[in-house]
Amino acid sequence: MERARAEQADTSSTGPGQPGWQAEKSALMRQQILEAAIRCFVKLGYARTTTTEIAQEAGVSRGAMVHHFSNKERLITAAVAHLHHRRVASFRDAIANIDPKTDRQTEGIERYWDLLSDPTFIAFHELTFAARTDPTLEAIVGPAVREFEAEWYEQAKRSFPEWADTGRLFDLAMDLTQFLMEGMAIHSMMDDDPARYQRLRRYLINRLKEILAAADDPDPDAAVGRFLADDG
Amino acid sequence: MERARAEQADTSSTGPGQPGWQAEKSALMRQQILEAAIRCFVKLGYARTTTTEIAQEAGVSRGAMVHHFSNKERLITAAVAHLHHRRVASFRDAIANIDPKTDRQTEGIERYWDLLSDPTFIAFHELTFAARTDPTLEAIVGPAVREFEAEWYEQAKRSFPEWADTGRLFDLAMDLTQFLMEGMAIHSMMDDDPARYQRLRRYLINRLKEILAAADDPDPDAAVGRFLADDG
DNA sequence: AAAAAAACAGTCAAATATGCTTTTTATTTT
DNA sequence: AAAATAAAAAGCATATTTGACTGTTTTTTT
Repeated sequence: MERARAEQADTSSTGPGQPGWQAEKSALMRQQILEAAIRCFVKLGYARTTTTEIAQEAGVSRGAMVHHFSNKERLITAAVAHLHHRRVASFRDAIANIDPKTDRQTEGIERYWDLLSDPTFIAFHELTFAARTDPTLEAIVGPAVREFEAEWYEQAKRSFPEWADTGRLFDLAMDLTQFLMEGMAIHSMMDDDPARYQRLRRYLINRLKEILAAADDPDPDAAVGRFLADDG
Repeated sequence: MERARAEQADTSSTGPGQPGWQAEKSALMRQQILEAAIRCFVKLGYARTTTTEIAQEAGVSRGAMVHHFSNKERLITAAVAHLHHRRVASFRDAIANIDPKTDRQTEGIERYWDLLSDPTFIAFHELTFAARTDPTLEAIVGPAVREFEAEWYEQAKRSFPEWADTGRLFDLAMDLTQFLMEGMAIHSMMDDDPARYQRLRRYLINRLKEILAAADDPDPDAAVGRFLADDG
């Protein structure tokens, strides 16, 4: 009767014969399968990721996998949730652990650039893009995308307190960073020219510092206006 | 064998009976099929675009289509070529016909933004992205991508002669524009907030003018250095 | 130790997508 | 007008993918 007791699988010192051992093994297998699914997204793209392929990649039989995830949609849903958590965690980790002795703006940009070329992020981008023409997938991925974006914004605010009360200047800086970095990341997947992207990251960092400096302006609205001037 | 009976009822200048009419009709049908394929890329994505779907979208029978494109690869190849030509043409058209009386930088950015949300460009981006994990498609799409990028660069140089001899400043401006605009375009597909993107385009235009102004600097290398400064 | 439950593996059938072949219809040439 | 050629439609064969079914082993409970 007992449904999988995954929540009490914390005792890693358990071995065969111990109660709860099976549940732990089961949770481990779920993990293995989900990570295999993510590898498949990166390697084959979402559309060509079949359940058979995932099972093979995970090194388990198809039937075994079906036991854990009764159909494809549930597997994909679980994989998206898993991926989302990993993405949020690695982002927090990277940004929160910036060495205070270094130039923190530069470090922030460089660490985020590293993340953008990480399989975790590539897989997520693959899913986001596939969701454009797949309403079912959109319903699964959409919320995670929005959640990450909010997290991104909050984490940046927390880790860069010097930006705290810059209002519209902060939004401008965030949007500039996000869109430019994403545009670069996507392009860099198909074009191997690291110097080109490094140069542009330097440029971005200088722009961010420029925007931050403007926050000390007596009239912040005027400062925003200067960046967005409408005349020649 | 049924004998064909000539029907003499219709003798308009482009109608049946004229030599070469069939060839013309054939070319027209090829066009129809290719455009249907492009619509399918936008609507369904590359992966879920089947030959059956294209035939249906074009309003022709599958057999008829097979007559024109004997297999899927040839159809895709032809569609990519068709799309590439249309993309180059509409880009040239948009940039070359900028009203000299307006602020030309602003016009250039706004026209390019319009193009990025055009189905032609969405379809091409769809193919480019799908090519990441599909070597066969990459072999077809890759050359077109590179050709367009070169065309983009050349056309910008031709239409904005004021940028002519700015060297590395020009490259910086082009990269900034390309990556930021693409990042924005991709994001805007899933997030409906026009004001956000307009604001950032304004910011971009001001940055471009700033870079252009730096070209008048007596020492251009110093000007580049100012934008890419490595220190705080 | 025996029974019950869970985990796992292998196989199969339905659905779908693709490429090929055959048949029918229309157009051009002789 | 008849023969030759081109175009269009329809149907068939093959391969892939998915979801479901059946049987076997392992683990847990009584």
